[in-house]
Amino acid sequence: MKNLQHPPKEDISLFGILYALSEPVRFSIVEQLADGEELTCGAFKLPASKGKSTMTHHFKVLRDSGLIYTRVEGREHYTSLRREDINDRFPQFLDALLKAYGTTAKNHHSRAFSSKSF
Amino acid sequence: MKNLQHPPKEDISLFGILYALSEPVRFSIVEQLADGEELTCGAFKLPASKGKSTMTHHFKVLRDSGLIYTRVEGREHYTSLRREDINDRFPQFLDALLKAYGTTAKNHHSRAFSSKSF
DNA sequence: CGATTAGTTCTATGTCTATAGTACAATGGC
DNA sequence: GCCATTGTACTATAGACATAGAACTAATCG
Repeated sequence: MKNLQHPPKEDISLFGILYALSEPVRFSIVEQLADGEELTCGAFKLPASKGKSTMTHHFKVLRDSGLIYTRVEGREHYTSLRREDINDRFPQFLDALLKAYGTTAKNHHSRAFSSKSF
Repeated sequence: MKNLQHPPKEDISLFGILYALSEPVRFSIVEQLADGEELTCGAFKLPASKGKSTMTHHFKVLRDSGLIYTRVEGREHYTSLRREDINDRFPQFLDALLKAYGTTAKNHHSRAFSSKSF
């Protein structure tokens, strides 16, 4: 039984977000969702070295922090960024963060991670 | 022998910063430095419940992440925010973060933490 | 000098976390 | 119906982290 819960907007904590994003793989997931696209887990560019259950864990941390929304359709899970909710609670923060990272680390990890379905 | 090292600006990592700030006590330290003031450890408003060595640990995490600079004068340690270095590497990020938090959590922890020298 | 103050260093401990292996469930294609 | 696909759930484990007690250092004060 899938148990995908999302915290209500009011419960989103800045500390939870900071923690969730302090892990490079998780940050990369959020970054790849930044353009508003919805992606299935397999569509992410992620380190091939990580196992399935590890990635499930990372998605759960992101979900619990309120950063992402997961929608089940068929056997696939579509993940998107809860940008509006985050912006509502912490105006400008997410944009500034993604922009700040973009200016220093552009292309770094998109090359480091190979595309592998898990 | 005091061993207070600061990473050069180029080595400051966004992930390190995010991690360091994901802990409420550490976030509070940075917030109290936001106005540019230099504070001794005892001058911070922090939870009275924390021991001396715990706080030393938190200051070290912040120092290692590149967020704060510690200057020794006499028997006191003056701590300040490395705002310019952070801004250079991650433009707008720190300001957006502090502002984002300020809009939602103003006064929350400044009351929760009592002033206690440690 | 002796005592106090400010803060570090060392060591220990319980808890949390990233990782992964295996089993499981639900869907879709043949 | 059978099998591959797409993940989750459960369980385990090694390492990291927050917390703190105790000893220690360096500086200041009386």
